[in-house]
Amino acid sequence: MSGNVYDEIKERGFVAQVSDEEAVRKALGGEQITFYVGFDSTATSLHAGSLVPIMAMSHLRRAGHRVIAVVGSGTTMVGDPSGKTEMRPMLEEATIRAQGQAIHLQLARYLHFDGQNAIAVDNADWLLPLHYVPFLRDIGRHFSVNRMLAAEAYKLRLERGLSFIEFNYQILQAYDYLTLFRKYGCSLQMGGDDQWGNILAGVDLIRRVEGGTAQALTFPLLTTATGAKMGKTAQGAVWLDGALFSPYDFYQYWVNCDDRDVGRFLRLFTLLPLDEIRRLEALENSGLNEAKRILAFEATKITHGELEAEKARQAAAAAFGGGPDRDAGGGAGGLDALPTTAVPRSRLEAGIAPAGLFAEIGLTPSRKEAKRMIEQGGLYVNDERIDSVDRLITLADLRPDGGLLLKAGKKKVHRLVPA
RNA sequence: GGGCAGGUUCCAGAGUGGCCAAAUGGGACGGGCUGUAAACCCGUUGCGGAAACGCUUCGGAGGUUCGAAUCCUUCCCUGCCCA
Repeated sequence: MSGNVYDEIKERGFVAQVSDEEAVRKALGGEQITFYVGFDSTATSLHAGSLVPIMAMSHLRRAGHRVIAVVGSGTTMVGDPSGKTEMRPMLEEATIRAQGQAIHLQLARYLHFDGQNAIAVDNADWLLPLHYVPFLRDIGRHFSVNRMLAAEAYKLRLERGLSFIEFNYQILQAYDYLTLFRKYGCSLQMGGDDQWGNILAGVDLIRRVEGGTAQALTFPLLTTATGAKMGKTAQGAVWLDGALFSPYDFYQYWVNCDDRDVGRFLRLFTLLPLDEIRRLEALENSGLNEAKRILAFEATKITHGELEAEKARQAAAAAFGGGPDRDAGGGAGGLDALPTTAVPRSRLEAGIAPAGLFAEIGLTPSRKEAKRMIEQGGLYVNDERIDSVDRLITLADLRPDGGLLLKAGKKKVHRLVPA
């Protein structure tokens, strides 16, 4: 890929703010530089929102720059108040450590840490051993409380309450940057736009303490066209861990995105050439579904691998009527990717009442909800609407492929097979 | 540490002894229309039950009462003002 990688990421929509655009562009267009992005250990998995920094990192890495992924177990013990309405619950150290470990492994799948050009570190290593008073004297004195209080990121919290521990978060993150600057010559920190203030605090600290120049770059905070936070669904986060959020669901998440988001998402979450993306986003009406399938396939491929992406694609085709794989004899491979439950053959012989079954396999949260949905015409067996709570599911419902499909609404599908 | 105001169902926010599983709005979910989209329209939105009805819920624990989200005691938490 010729050209400046800065232009590439900018054109793809990764850039929200930059400290010194000309300087950053020049640096990224030249010899190898070292940059870092931090990930807090607040869960055992990252979610779709974290794909923005991950994709940005891999663009820079492929352009030859050195990446440091910082797992923030140390900062997570403090908790970042930036832009948040209220304090996060405090987590136990052991929990944070375990989560940090999991996140490290997850990042490794995208970044292939080699200790040379892709490095993973945990800020707990240098934050936890700090001594309070020396730290205050060396680092704390460089921070102006007045300025911190004026920061936009704290505005909400100054209205609703901000504890001292959280107020320290920015100082620790700034110290992270300083540490990496000293140890690795790291001269660029990237992060979500809510991190702008924290990153600049680090830039400032480096200048004050080391007289060095470092840069800041933030990514836009994504919301979907409908205003929801990127990577969240009503059911919860879109986890990158396939055990928490299956590749099939992951694929579906992208297929179901809003029309208006397709182009933006293709740029951010796939590696397709921009020409191709422009062609896809220009498709109109139902043609956009094709673009969404490509988006879903590419994004799933990056996170779960080509094999899983292919299975998810086939499963989706099989689950949604009209697809060419629907009744194709060899399509069973796709069906396997659907969430599946095995029930004893004897139960099917006796006939299973639908409300209990849907609740049992988790397609509905409770029997009550299942019944409500039956009343509203929202539950289906093999695309046939269940019109009564007395309509039993039996062996007669099995399809040639040996299983049957249960649907709650038009989109939630579950496969049932006899055992 | 003192004074004041608060902690209600996913969220916001009503409710101040029975008519409260709890108004209203948002969100979410289902249906209709579509393109596995948006917008819009209709419906649903604690659990169990076919229903009658039963059970669990209004920060925690006790208490008063035939009956408590509502009253009392105490504890925990949050905000504001004072120190």
